[in-house]
Amino acid sequence: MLRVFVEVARAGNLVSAADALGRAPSAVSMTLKQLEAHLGQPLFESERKSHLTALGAYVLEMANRELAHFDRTIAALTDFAGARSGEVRLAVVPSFAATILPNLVLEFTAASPNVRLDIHDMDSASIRRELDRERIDLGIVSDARQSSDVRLTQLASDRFGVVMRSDNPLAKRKKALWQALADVDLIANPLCERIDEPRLRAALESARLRVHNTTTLLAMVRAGLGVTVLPELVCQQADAEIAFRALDNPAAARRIDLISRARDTPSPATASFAAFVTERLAGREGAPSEWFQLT
Amino acid sequence: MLRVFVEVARAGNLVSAADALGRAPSAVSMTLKQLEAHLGQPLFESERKSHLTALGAYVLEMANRELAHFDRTIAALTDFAGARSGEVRLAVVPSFAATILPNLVLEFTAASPNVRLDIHDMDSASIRRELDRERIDLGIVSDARQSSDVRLTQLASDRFGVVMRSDNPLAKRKKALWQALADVDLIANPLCERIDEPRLRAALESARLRVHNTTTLLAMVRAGLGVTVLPELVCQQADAEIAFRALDNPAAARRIDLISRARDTPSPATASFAAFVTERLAGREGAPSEWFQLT
DNA sequence: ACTATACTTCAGAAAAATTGAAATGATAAA
DNA sequence: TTTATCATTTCAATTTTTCTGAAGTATAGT
Repeated sequence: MLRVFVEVARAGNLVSAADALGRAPSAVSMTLKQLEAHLGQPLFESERKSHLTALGAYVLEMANRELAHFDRTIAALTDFAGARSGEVRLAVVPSFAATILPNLVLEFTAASPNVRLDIHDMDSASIRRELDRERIDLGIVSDARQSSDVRLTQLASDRFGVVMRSDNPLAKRKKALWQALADVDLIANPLCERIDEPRLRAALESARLRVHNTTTLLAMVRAGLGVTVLPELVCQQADAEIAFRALDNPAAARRIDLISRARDTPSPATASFAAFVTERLAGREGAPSEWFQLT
Repeated sequence: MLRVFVEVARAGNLVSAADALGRAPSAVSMTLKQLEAHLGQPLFESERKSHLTALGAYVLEMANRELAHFDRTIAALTDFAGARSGEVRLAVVPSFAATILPNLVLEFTAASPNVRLDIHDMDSASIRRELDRERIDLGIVSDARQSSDVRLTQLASDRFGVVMRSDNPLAKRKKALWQALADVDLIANPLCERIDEPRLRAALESARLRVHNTTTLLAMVRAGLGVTVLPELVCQQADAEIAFRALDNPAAARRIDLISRARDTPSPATASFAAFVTERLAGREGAPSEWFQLT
């Protein structure tokens, strides 16, 4: 009703207003009559629909405001629903956050400029906790455990390999890397200790150094204190002085998973980001060295 | 649609929401489904309509705001149309403004507390000018000329009479007041000069004093410098020291008229005030001494 | 697994909006 | 002034939308 009135007031006559509204003049006339009946007063001075009454002027002003407000609300609603706006709270393990995430974010924000991404980086356990507490919407973790509380999608598998200084003889060796671990100074770290391989276990037993922080660990390697075993992604952060040789036969890898709360439906923006990340990364597990070279 | 959704979200289930909305549950279900189809996303977690999705929570918040805004707009519109709000710009001749108007305004504002009255007092010519310039909506003037530009309603007729000090012998005289004017010191004033009566004209010819301002004029009379001829209303402002005796045979009176622009429809508030004033005063022209004693 | 409750679906019914034709009314030209 | 033209309204019929009641399906609690 208000829309019809506003258009008639704008057009100054009923016929062109009806045309603009895509209705027959009689429909517009009746709607207008109805609005006047509701208000109990005429909106126009004469039958020819130029010249508003005082009431008409007032209603026009209010209706314009109201329609603008309404349209803005509906736009906000459909934007949110269409994941064109909203907020995604995301927590990511540092290795992923430093290597693959930036390009993903770049691409996503270009496509969805009104979606806010709130990114934290923390270890997998913290991410899981924050997810449960509903402080984040989405997590990217390594080796998440299946649970009824989380929805889980594998994004990639991240090969373990030997990490050494470039000038280390091992760097040229192609085969029997597992065996070689027995003959080097191995620096232990929490990430590699989850690998269930006897030769690595044995080597770790005799390791004299154990370092938690990745940056420190790589510094140790760079200083020539020994070699270590890490996922490829973690090494990506290092410079050319550091060499990585993937362990094979058997191959060892950790999974990188996207997790969200299974209980509730994610917001459209969250679902959209999750779908984007999954589509970009899933199904490339065998080739990590490919998928982290995102354009 | 939004109203239906908000009610379901509030009620937490579809059946009681349908009850509150006065619809069958199936109608509510379909409307809700329709809204979800528009948004392309579900609004509730499960089929049982408690627990909103992230989208649902967002829509609820926006819809609540929107509906409140809309309802306020409609209320403002109907209030304005029903003359329960709005503004009336009113200009009134001083004598009326000082005597009758206050009680009228008191009563009107009690009944319509949200109508703003913007009252100016000025002489009839200025009122007419301000009305033409659309700076006022309504005027109360004396002896307005009929014109196609103004709508005119006579509110009252204001008898002319002789104004003198209470101790003046004329104050006791009941008859032949016209003749008596020849034997007194008459102070001329613009108001009485419009009366077309030979005896008054003659008396005015020989008047030695002519005073424009009413307050000054009455001060002169109070000081005993003479008597004058004024409309009864003007005298009302004076104290007990001043006596008024209406002139009779022939009676002389000025009209008090309510005027508005004939061209445009007044705002509902203006129409309402005009109707109120007219109803309160019109049809009492013969008895001014009654009608200005409003309760 | 059962039962009660809540919701959905469906087809028909009711209500509302829309249309086109004809009538009315107002403005401008003759 | 009359006439002509154009805009608007009215009316009945039609289309579209919304609503209802019955039957069906799913869910939560027992």
